[in-house]
Amino acid sequence: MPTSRDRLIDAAFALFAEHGFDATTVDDVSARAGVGRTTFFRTFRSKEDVIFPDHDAMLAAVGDRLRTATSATAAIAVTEAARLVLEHYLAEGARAQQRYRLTRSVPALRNRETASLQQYQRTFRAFLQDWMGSTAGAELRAELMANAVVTAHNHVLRRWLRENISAAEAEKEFAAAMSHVLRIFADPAPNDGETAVVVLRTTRSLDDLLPALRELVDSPDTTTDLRKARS
Amino acid sequence: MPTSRDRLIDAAFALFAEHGFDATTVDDVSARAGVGRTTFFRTFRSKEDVIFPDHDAMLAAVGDRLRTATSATAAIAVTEAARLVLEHYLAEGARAQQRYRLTRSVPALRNRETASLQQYQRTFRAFLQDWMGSTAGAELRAELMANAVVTAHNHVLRRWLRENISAAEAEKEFAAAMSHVLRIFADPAPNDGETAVVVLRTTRSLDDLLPALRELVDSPDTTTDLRKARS
DNA sequence: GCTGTTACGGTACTCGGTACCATACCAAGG
DNA sequence: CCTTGGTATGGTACCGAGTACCGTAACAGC
Repeated sequence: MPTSRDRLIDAAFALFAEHGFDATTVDDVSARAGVGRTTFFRTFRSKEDVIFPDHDAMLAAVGDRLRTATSATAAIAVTEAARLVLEHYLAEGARAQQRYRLTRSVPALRNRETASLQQYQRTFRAFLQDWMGSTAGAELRAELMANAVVTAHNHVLRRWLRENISAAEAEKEFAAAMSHVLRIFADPAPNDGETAVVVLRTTRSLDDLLPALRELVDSPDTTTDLRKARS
Repeated sequence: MPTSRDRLIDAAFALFAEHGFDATTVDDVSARAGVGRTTFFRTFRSKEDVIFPDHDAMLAAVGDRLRTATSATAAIAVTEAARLVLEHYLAEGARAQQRYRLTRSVPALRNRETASLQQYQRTFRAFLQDWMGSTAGAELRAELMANAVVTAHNHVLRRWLRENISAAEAEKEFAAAMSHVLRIFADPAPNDGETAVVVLRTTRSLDDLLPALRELVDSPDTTTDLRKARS
């Protein structure tokens, strides 16, 4: 016999799909699961929580994965931590898609999910802040990157949930999206001896720009930006 | 005599500060405002909403500002739309800080606020998607940028709410943060006749890279990325 | 057989939120 | 002046989520 927790989850998904979230009471779910109402609220903090039964575990898993990394292995750790969540959803299959249908149509559930995303972002941000140090603007960069990681993950996940792509394609798109994010937030400050990062966008030809480029590359100030090369 | 709406807002902020959000009932707020409970729920959709009385108006203002722009003026429009929100909070003064204290300590209010942020993100994303077109990956880039704009705004706003910085400093940091975000998401795909965007990070010298650079610039495929220049 | 722990069910209560009805006010028009 | 209709308001009744508390059955170890 499955645990009362599992029976509650099954009952909830079945009833929410059949009659809708709002039209289903906690009493209905409890009755269908064959348990008392008290047991429901002992098992789940709220009626919404029963839809996200593995959230706490996933959040902890992400934290655990990130904890094993240092600033040197940050990029891999962030990618794998996010992949952990993706793989979990892919493994859930139809249930994840049913949840998606619910979160799209019921405002209360949508808000609940964005609250979950916020928790993921907080987790990523805490580690990224730690790894990025406390230089000026590092906090903002860490927050932006944490946000981007979660957003990229969710973007790909939603494409799978909408059945735009297969699970295999989702994994490929996830890898591409994550490497895109990592490239965007790659530390732009080169170390000693490296050529400076140069970003160009101009109608002038390359030959035309070469003198300014040489000056930039040879300059000790590696943070000089495009605008200084314009004059 | 102020409108019942204003009296309800004042009463709510006062009572929430005095007894806390959870310990204050809607009846308490209504009684203090001298109106009936029915009027409260006619004026605000929920008990939480009374804390964010201007949210709908701000969201509409952001949408209006973005609607006046085209893809050519997108950068300015996005910055100014976000600045609209920042200025509103700065003008609110102490009330904004009181709200911040509440959202930090009451989970229900925190979630409510993240839901508001999500709405801002949706608004920005819709316009950015429109402006960025439907090329591969544009949807992801639009979503990343929309979220980055909101995150950057909120990062600076929180620094002011925590009284880390003054209002004048907040406006300066906001400008810096927004230009940082815009630089990160600057369109890397040049239009016809422009030299391609080039991003370099290497230990090789510029002379060493020049042949590959020329090839990139002359190539009709303007999306060719750095890795292709490596071989 | 006794006892402490754990899981569970039932009851009663608070309070947010909705539906519905009644009323007071006010403006337009006859 | 009276009527009519819209608008803002208050009151009452109700639903259902969430909490507090109590009682009890199952089950472990001693």
